Amino acid sequence: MFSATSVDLDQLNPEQRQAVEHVHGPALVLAGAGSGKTRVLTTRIAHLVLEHGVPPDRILAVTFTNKAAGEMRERIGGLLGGAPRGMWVGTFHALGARILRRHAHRLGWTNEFSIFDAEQSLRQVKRAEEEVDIDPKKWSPKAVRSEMSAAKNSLIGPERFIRENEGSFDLFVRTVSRVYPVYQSQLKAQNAFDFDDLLVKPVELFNTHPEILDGYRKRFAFLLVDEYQDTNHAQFRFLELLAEGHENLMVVGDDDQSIYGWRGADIRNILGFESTFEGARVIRLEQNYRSSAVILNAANAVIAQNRDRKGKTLRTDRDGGEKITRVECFDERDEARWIADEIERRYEHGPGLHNYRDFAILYRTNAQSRAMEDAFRQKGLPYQIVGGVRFYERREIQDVLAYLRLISNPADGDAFERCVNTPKRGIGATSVERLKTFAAQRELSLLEAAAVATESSDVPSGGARQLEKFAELIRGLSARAVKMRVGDILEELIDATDFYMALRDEGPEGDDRVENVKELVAGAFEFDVELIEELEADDLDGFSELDLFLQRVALVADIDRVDPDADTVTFMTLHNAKGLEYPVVFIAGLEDGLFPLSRAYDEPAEMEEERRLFYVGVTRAKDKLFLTHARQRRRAGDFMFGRLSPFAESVPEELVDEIRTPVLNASAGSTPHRRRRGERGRDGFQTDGGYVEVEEAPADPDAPRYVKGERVAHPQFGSGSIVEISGFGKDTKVTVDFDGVGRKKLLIRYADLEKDWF
DNA sequence: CAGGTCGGCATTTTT
DNA sequence: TGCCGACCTG
Repeated sequence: MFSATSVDLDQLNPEQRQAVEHVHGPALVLAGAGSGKTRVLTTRIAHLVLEHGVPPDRILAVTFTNKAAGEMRERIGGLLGGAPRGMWVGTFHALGARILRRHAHRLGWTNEFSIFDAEQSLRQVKRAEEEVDIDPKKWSPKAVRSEMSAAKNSLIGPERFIRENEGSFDLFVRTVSRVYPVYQSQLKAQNAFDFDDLLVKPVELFNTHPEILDGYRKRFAFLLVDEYQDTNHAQFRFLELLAEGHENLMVVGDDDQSIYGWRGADIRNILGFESTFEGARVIRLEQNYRSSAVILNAANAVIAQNRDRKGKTLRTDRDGGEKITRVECFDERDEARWIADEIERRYEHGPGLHNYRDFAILYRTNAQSRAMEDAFRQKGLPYQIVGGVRFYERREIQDVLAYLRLISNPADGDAFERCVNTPKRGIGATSVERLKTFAAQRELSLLEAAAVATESSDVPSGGARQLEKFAELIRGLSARAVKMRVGDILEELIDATDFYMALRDEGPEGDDRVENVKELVAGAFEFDVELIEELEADDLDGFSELDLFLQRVALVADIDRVDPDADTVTFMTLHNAKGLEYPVVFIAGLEDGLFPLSRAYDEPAEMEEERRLFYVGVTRAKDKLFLTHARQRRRAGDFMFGRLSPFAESVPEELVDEIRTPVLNASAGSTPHRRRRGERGRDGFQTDGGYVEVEEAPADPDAPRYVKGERVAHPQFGSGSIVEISGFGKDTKVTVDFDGVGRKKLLIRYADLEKDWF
């Protein structure tokens, strides 16, 4: 069956070998950065299959990204000498979707369900608010959504949420109580799940249908989970249910790399694993095979400052290495240009042989990619950006996808509203509004109502005829979609709607948009092929290719789209860099307030998470690390001035060389707040020399610092407590919940706030 | 109904 | 600074 008959364990160190040879019962592998955990996971699976005769289809492995899932499958295939057919590998979301496809009808959905991404779900929250007469301007759908999401991640459904907050005086929570159940039932009416549901609903399914749970328990005799430190409560519960009985659960993670607390990841899952799963074996991988001693020592020193950790120290056999270079820059453009120059220098002259793909630039916020992009484009250096404006979130892509969603799932009202008048076909807002009322009266979906729109006396007759034509178009495609390749469906609908023409009519960017859609079509044709390679016939379970395509599209992450073969420099956020490694790494924007973000100062736990994020960044580097920071940075049209980040300062001095960019060295005295000609600062004035001298240095370090939860008093609104703090420096804003008055968002420098101790 | 303009607003990280 | 949404006009 497999061309390999055994697994070679000679290359493993003793701890790795222990993990690989572990068979039954719970195990926690604490795997430091670069300690070869992917190798351990893949080798263990091959070992289970070859040495213990476990059929691959009895194994379930959870990875953090789809890309990691693909790589894992491939590597196991290599070790076995044949594809591990029937093994389930994927992200929690993808696995959840796969389970739901098979049993959706048990929960009242059908298996053509749509998956609402963040944007769609946000629109839905807005509709839900309107449904219960809540003003979206007063209660931002974003905030409501994030509260609901937090509840879902903790497996708190609408009923429990309402029950737990009954009688609460917090208006916000009461608002969410009203919206949550409506939002949820509107999703169901549209046969849709949001991202969180993909984790929550499988758990619900297991709880309400023990026989289904039992089936999966029996099927999956071995469970493996990567990046366990980033799991939330729903994911924990999912695993716990599946593992019950055999408890053959191996989790691999690193508490020092937990960086998703803000989206519900619960670090207690990993810290408390041993007490949850009694008798769990704990294996620590502390030998690092990635980084130079210099880089590793820096990383160890940085993370040692965190209190809330299990504690470990990474070792390496490599000694020495190039020192870390800390670069002081004038502003973000100087920073970007300097990095581009440095990469060019190293690419051309070494040391060592380099390709562009050996370099990565990491930053805290996506907005920082812009300056980098400008600099690289100017120099003509090849780069790819992970994240930012996502491909699948582009307007034209979303428009086309809305058609596909509607074709696949006719109940999808969000998709209907999106494409009913795209391209423009004379169905305006009034027609759609009236159609909605009509649909509600007859208890029809929007698409069903559209098909008989002329029967309504309220829908304007011109619009009604167009609506019927539109419904006919969708119906025609729907009927044949099951038998068609996704690429062909796309081509047909693009043709039928004159989609490209409509885009070109939009003007100069129209051509780019056409190119993007063409890329989507090409991707669809490729998908047909991949599907056959990756999934076996029995795993398709009779789902249409269209459903699976839409599922894939909804769940691809930016990082899944990076082309590892392209010889380009990679730009990405530190979050996206997790799990990757590069010979040369630049961490940019190391200024206090940007990294760590100023808001982290409110909460020690948040500060520790920022530090872990920095640790993740440092440990991505194999041979050479640069830390860059700018004296001033333009952010949202304003200047901000940052001191050096405390993170950069926490790297032991003897490991660091400090330099300044030529721009700074040239301006001899290098006054910190001098700007060049033409760059007007708002606190500056024009001098004879053509320079702008800054009068006032930025944030006043002695300004009172406000903390979340603190009580304050305002001359007009009276007393209240701070619920949120945003922005920084001059633009620091606070949201205060004033007693009896409600929430107000205020700019601190104007608000005239006083601390109120009573 | 469609297209344009103006003002307000936010701006952390993502499956 | 740039985007989105609301509003106004043709």
